[in-house]
Amino acid sequence: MKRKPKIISSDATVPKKHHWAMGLLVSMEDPQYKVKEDDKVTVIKDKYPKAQYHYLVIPKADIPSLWHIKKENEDLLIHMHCVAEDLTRQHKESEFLYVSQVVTVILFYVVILFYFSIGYHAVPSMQRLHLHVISTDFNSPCLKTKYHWNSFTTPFFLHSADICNQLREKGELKKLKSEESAQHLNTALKCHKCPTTPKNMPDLKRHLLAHFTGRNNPFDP
DNA sequence: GTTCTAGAAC
DNA sequence: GTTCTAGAAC
Repeated sequence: MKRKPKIISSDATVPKKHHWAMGLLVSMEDPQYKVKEDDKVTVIKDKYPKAQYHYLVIPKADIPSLWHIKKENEDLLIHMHCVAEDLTRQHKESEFLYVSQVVTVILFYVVILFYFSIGYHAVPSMQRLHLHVISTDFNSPCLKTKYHWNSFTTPFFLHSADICNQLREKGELKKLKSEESAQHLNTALKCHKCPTTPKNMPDLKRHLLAHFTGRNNPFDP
């Protein structure tokens, strides 16, 4: 049987080497963005951080996205989660040196629960699996669109702990329907900390800044 | 993923 | 008139 001729370069579905979707692979090699690495993962700063702290934990293995993850990658996802938790610990532990170890551990989980989100986008734009580690101040000039906001604060954001549990319990990850993901991104704006529903992005950003500047102790909502 | 900008919304 | 959103980008 005769083969169909290969489409060579003009096929837009195959990202070229310097296509924007390949940006993470470039950043992984750039000392300006690289934070740390081990034998399995590289941690970089997000080039356009959507909060005060925004890192990406990226496997060195060529895994295109979360939807290519199989049961045998479970250890990798758990490792990525541990690396992510370590990053959040680094930010706060200096402030906790004065308290006992037990209290430090408790505060660490408070920090993770209230001040950092660790997870994956349901529909990633960039090539190569990447785990977002982002502080929930969302105080950044790069946070501009409703899409940005909803990608971190709706079920479009798949929490790493949930993903790890799902893989352990079911042996596979269930992909969100694309209409469902689109719906989450188009949801009306809502504050992640209180019932406020800002009317537009500038309104949301003013509201977030009020939370951010009014936050004088770690238990203030 | 971002940038740019037309035109909608105010 | 100005602010804001949303769609094209070869």
